[in-house]
Amino acid sequence: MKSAKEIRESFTSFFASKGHKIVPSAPMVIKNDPTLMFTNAGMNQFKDIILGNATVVYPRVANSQKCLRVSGKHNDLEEVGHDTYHHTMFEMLGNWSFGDYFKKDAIDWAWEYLVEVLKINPEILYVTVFEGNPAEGLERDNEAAAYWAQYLPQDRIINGSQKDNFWEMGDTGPCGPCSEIHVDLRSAEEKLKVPGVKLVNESHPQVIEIWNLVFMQFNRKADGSLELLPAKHVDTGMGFERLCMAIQGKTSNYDTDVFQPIIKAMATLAGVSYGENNEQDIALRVIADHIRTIAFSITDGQLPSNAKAGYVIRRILRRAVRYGYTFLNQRSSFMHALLPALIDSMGSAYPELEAQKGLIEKVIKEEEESFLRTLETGIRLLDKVITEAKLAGKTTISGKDAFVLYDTYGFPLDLTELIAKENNVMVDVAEFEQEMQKQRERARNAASVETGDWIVVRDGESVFDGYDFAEMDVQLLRYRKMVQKGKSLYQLVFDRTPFYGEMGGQVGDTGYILADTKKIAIIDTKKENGLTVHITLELPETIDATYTAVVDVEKRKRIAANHTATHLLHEALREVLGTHVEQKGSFVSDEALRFDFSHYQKVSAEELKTVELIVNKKIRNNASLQEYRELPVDEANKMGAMALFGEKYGEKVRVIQFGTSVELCGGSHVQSTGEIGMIKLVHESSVAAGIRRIEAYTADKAEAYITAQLDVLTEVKQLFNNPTNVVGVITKFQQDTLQLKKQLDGYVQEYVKQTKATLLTQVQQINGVDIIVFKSHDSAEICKDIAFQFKSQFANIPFAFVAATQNDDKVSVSLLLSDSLVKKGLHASTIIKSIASDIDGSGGGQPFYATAGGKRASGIDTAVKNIIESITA
RNA sequence: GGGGGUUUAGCUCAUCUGGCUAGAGCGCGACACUGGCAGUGUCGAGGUGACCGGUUCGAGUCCGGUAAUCUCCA
Repeated sequence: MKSAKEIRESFTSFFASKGHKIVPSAPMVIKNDPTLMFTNAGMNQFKDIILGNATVVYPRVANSQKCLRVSGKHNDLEEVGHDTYHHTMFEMLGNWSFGDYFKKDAIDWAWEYLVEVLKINPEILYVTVFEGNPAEGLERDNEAAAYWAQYLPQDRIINGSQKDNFWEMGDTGPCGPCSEIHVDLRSAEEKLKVPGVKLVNESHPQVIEIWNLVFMQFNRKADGSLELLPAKHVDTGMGFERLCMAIQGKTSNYDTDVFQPIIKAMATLAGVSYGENNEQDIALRVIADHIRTIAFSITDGQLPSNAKAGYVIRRILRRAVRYGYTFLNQRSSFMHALLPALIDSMGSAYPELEAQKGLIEKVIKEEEESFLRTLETGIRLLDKVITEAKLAGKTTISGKDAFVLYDTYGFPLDLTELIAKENNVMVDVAEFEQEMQKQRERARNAASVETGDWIVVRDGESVFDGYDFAEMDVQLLRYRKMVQKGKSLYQLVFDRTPFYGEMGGQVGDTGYILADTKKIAIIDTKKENGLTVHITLELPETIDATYTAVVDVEKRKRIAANHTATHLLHEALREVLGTHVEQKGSFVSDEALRFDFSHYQKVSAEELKTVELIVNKKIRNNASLQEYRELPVDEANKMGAMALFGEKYGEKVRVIQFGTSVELCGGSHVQSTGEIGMIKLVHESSVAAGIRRIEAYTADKAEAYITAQLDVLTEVKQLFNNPTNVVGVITKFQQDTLQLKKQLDGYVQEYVKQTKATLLTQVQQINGVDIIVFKSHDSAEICKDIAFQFKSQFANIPFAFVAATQNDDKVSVSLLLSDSLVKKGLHASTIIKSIASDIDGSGGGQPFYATAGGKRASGIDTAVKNIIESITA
């Protein structure tokens, strides 16, 4: 029996023998395409070629591509584990022709590979072809059908609908008929009962599509019409896990050697056996699937986080933990322990797993533990909700409560339901769904961006020339209008441009274009599917004129200084901390630079100083830029260039060298390191488990930063009369202050004691109530202090304390009544409110103690008199 | 990008609609009890209530802003 590894290799070597260039899998996480977060099909990395934005390097290409379908159009996440064939991450085997061979070779080779190489019995294969659509003027794909007829009888060539057999990249763009190969894996007995031809495309788990051959021959225009493409392409994709299932004679993808080692490891860990209990099996499948996704995402540089792609990864990890928690009774972290099993089964095809093992384990463990804490908090809150519901005599907890738990505390609905059930209460799921819907609408409304059609002014390719020029004459190729939150923006594409589009962590250039005599500001530049898109607030008046495009050179220089400094920093970090330091992300703007890298602990102050010292030394060495454009990848590797994650397949790369620092990089750099002036590291922090972040300034920003810091120090020193040892002086000040505070506190207490003694000699007895009146300029705090001491002293006798204090033009009157008086029905707050007008103020408080504040000091005596009357009346 | 939550003692968290001088448990210190340990008891230290501003007689509590962090949606 062929192993998964052998099957993968047989595919690539077969297509290599047919003249295909075998390329590596692109990363699963996509950085420069706003429409897509993850690679969801093998063709993603060739999108630029298919859209005509890039030139064809190899007309025939094949590979095995890691794909993820967890968001957007293809979202299989909730299915995964419940059946035997859905996955979040899967491998797609594919071969491509870019304007080279078309239907005949694609069909012949697909057949040859399946039947001759893999020895699949041709009797169990079925194919589908596009049936045509007269409304679109499309005929049945008789061409493909004729080629299939060489191998298959007519009754196993099935017509398919436009939905199943006409592939479109999006609303507009390349499209065409496709032809799928299906395989019937059922037993002979089953086949007798129902013929396979009836089950094709009917979601039968054993009669499945394994290979889709797409023939791109049309271009869908914005008005919905189709035109023939000048260069036709072939794009094929075969699900690797399904193929393994077919070849290895299994009935489930999870029974192949792709997943079994992981399932076995998890089963052992949980003390269960796969295949004995349906719920446990689902959990085991979920975990086996998700650990692959998470581990590969991390190697591709995507860590779990609370936004965007990172958030998707976090959610997947949590889904796995949840299943383990509920069905396999896992109460502590377990996912990280499966990594060795994963490496066993996939490490040889994907060596990056082994290379980054430590990091992956650490990140996963940390995430798991944090989620288990979330669960604990959720359980506590839910207990409260359930108890309250029961006390109120309800048998259902509201969907709103369940939603708050989910939305605010991240506590999953299914766990809420489970725990509720254990407590004999129900959850109003319909209401939960309503709340969820509201949330979705809020987000959708906020994110709504209206994008107009591209309006093509002239044909041509867009060329980036910004490495050599900051200014040049350009012509408009196409433009479109966008409306975002009521603001209109325009996106312009030129035939050539000096503007750098945001990419690889470097922000886009700004500047302007000169149209006739009018300057139009370019407020940002972005990269979209390989095109440099310029963003403006208005359109030039004459669309077909020639403009002068001018980049803001000062800003560009600052960006370049920061970018080059980032390279030097990367190298210095590796020198100081070790070669496990690898870039995990970077952000370079004209303001500052930010560099994320793998490292297992906080970088000490000492290490940071050393790193800064080394970088500054490199800057002063003034190494000049050596730039190699269009360097073949293997030569770049020979130079020791540090390849970063996110590198897309491309035969020619750009290498940037400054002295010993060599990196693959498409960004802007200084001519020699001296231009950077200096670097100042200003912040070191953690972004995730095992990842540290350093923020730094260069050039004039660094100077300004240091100057500002020194200014503060100077100011501080002046405040202390320029001592030689400021720190010592301040420390002493702090100690003194603390001591003085205590001392003052003592004096206040002493004052309170004496004042109390004096006041006790002034007790007036009116109508059986002991009353003390205290007029002073003391603080409200002291009055309160005295009042509360009297309170405990005279709790059981009729007693009242009236304090009036005056500070500047503010007056405050407070009244304390003993418990005994309160019991009689007197209310301090009512009394104080009634006299507040005497001092032009207002007030309130509790029954036994209340205060009023005002501005008329002359009213104090009246106020006191009125209070006494109210008490003694 | 948009919503919601959180931020109070070293740690985990209370303090209902503004008003008992901001509390509890754990931890910490001292002392006492027990033959020792484990332990128990008593007393105590420890707080700019994230930060800035506002409303109010009075703000941890209300309002505005900032920051950090968690979480959901896209």
